[in-house]
Amino acid sequence: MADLRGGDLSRLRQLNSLTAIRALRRAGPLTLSALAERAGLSRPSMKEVTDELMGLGWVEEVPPSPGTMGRPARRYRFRADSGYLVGVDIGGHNIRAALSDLDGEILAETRQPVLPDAPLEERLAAIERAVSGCLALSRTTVSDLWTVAVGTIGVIDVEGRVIYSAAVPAWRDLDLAGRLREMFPCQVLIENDSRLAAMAETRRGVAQGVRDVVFLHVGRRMGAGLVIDGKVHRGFGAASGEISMLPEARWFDAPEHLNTCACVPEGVPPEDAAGHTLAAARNGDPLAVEAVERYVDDLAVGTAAMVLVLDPQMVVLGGGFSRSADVLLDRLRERLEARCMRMPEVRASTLGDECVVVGAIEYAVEHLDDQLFRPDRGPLPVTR
Amino acid sequence: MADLRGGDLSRLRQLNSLTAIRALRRAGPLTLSALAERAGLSRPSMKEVTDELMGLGWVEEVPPSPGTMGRPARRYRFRADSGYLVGVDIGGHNIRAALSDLDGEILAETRQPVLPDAPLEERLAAIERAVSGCLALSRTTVSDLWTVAVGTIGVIDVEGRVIYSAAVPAWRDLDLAGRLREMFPCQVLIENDSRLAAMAETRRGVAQGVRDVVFLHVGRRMGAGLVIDGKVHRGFGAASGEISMLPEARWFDAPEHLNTCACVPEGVPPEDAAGHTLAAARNGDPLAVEAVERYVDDLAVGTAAMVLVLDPQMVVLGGGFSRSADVLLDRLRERLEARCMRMPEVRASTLGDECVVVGAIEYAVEHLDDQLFRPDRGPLPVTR
DNA sequence: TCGACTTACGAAGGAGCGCTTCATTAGTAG
DNA sequence: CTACTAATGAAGCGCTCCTTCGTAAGTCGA
Repeated sequence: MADLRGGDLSRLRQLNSLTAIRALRRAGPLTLSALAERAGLSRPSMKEVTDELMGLGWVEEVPPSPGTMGRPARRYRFRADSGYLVGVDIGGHNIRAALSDLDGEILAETRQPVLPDAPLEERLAAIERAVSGCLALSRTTVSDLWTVAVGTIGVIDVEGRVIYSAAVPAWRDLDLAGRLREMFPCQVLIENDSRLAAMAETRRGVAQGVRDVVFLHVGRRMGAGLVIDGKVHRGFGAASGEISMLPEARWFDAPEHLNTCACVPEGVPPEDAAGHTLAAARNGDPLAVEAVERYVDDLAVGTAAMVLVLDPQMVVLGGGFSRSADVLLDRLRERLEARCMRMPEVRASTLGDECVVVGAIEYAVEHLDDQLFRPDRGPLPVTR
Repeated sequence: MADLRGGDLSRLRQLNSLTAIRALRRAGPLTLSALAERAGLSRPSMKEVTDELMGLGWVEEVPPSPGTMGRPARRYRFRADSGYLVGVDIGGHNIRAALSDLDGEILAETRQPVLPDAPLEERLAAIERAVSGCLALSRTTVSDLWTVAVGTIGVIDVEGRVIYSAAVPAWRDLDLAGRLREMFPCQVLIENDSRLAAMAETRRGVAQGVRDVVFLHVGRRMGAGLVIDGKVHRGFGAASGEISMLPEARWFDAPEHLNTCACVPEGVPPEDAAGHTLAAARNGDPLAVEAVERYVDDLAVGTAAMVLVLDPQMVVLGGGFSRSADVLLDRLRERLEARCMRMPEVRASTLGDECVVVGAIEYAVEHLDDQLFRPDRGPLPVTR
């Protein structure tokens, strides 16, 4: 439950230091007075706090803002550049990476194409290239990294081992965390990509401020990620959101309706078929429209199951097919309305392809916060 | 997200007071030294804390335990009797009530039978009788009550209004919270009964210490309650767990297999038919066994949906039919195994009919804790 | 250019809280 | 009755935050 430790005076100071850091991270550079007011402390006390934080390297002074009345106030800012975070999206066809500062501000992004059936080592090499690219772009080195957060398809257990991956054969049974830890001498976090995408939408996307979200990954494969009470929900064995495994939920084969539509011309490679069908449906092709209807029919069953179980505030449609949200959204709403007890909002992702990378960065930021703001840690660590 | 308030010296004291109360609630009477050690404070400091708490009426001294070496130590205990909590289970056929002290220790219980189609006022009168009975048994008065927590069938919105209730027609559209607040001059909480049952199992039943639990109410009606990350999950519109609304989940009509079994003799009232079938299956009646198999087949589909969505550590089987858990459990496990990605533990409820009442009490206790231990409250209130 | 005004800074003094230390007290064991 | 044990209570210290007040560094208007 909660901790049973009482507090020392130093604990109080620590609390106030953390409050100051939080306020600075949230509101950018602040004067001492503003900071003190936000934190509910007196100015002299806050001065001591900031002095200490500056000594530790967490905070630094910036030039006062000119043009104000009265004596210019000192301003302080959180040193978000005292460390860097990397988010990686390991997809079937692309490996994306982004590098951010400690506030999650993205400073560089790269993409490495990779074949779905590429052997393991090639895939790992591509990850390294993607991250190196980010480091080069932002003129940082691997030793500046505090955390690398990775989102990947498949089910990953608590220790970072891949348990199941339908899309990427080479991934199976891999000790992904172990391999990445060899590659990067810092904290390595691994999470399912749909869950990270869900997180991204609640922090920077269409679901900002929403506490309970179901994220649907609609694309050539189906997936779901849950945010419950503002936190990513993994499940006891890190296998939450795998509703597509249930035949009755009709998710697993749903994309086939789009892939096998008669409206797709000869010679179109199979991986582009669904896109063709969706485009044709937008233009009113009756065959395509019918295929889309069947697809959404199936999609709605599994989605309704999740909505009925969780009663989320919002359902977010993401993944490759969400580019055709205009074709899908209203139909999905209609089908869900018939099945749900309380209809949630249904929206399309606003982050698109960036979803997972952004989610990985947010995940790393959150992890850092948890480390920082855990009540049971000792004195605040010195940066570097 | 989190609060941005810094702390005062008094805040520290408050923190330590709460820590002391917590420790005393958890571990019963404690000496000053023991208390200080648990809380990580020095003895003199803890002395001041307890002095203050005694002044406020939260804590009292008890006689020292004899037979110890050295000077006898003063002992303190949390005054769990400075207020009382009531939990009510409003079922179709019975209204149960229990009265507990602030630690959730149950001091009195009553039961009032009521007909499922009884008019509204009669039902409300039965609630009042059930609670009055508890008060009389424990020699307390309604003014000693701090909280009344109620569990009821149906979907109840955030304001305590009944939105949907298949089993109790008179319940529909009722402002239950309003009516109960007229009845009891204290805090009134309302929650769905399956959710309270789920909570009860995680606190005092078979799922103690488990953070993610799916509770199945199996009986003449089907229901589910979720505990996620140790907390009851209501959902945005308080409609979580309503998977039985989805035809594909095959829950809604599942009990019919048991009700309409040819093994049930003529003249058995319809509400006892399922019980007969389950008993016959236990004795090996092939018709009954077949009915049970079909029942569990259906039950497993909706259950698998919840398990795949949430990946809980445990599934608890409760409700009326769980008395026949021996007949159901292994079959359910077998069917689930085939459908789930990661198989959760599947157990029978250990609290039986008490489930909801106990859950209501636990809910009231938890609510009290939240009030007490919220970081943003002023000085600790004086009891009475 | 100078004085009035505004806002922030910095030092001083005070109160609250928790810590350590130590002589004292109230029991048990032999 | 004495030795031992463990808790008590009082005294003194250090840390953190508070309030107060004189001083400093800007802008604004004459």
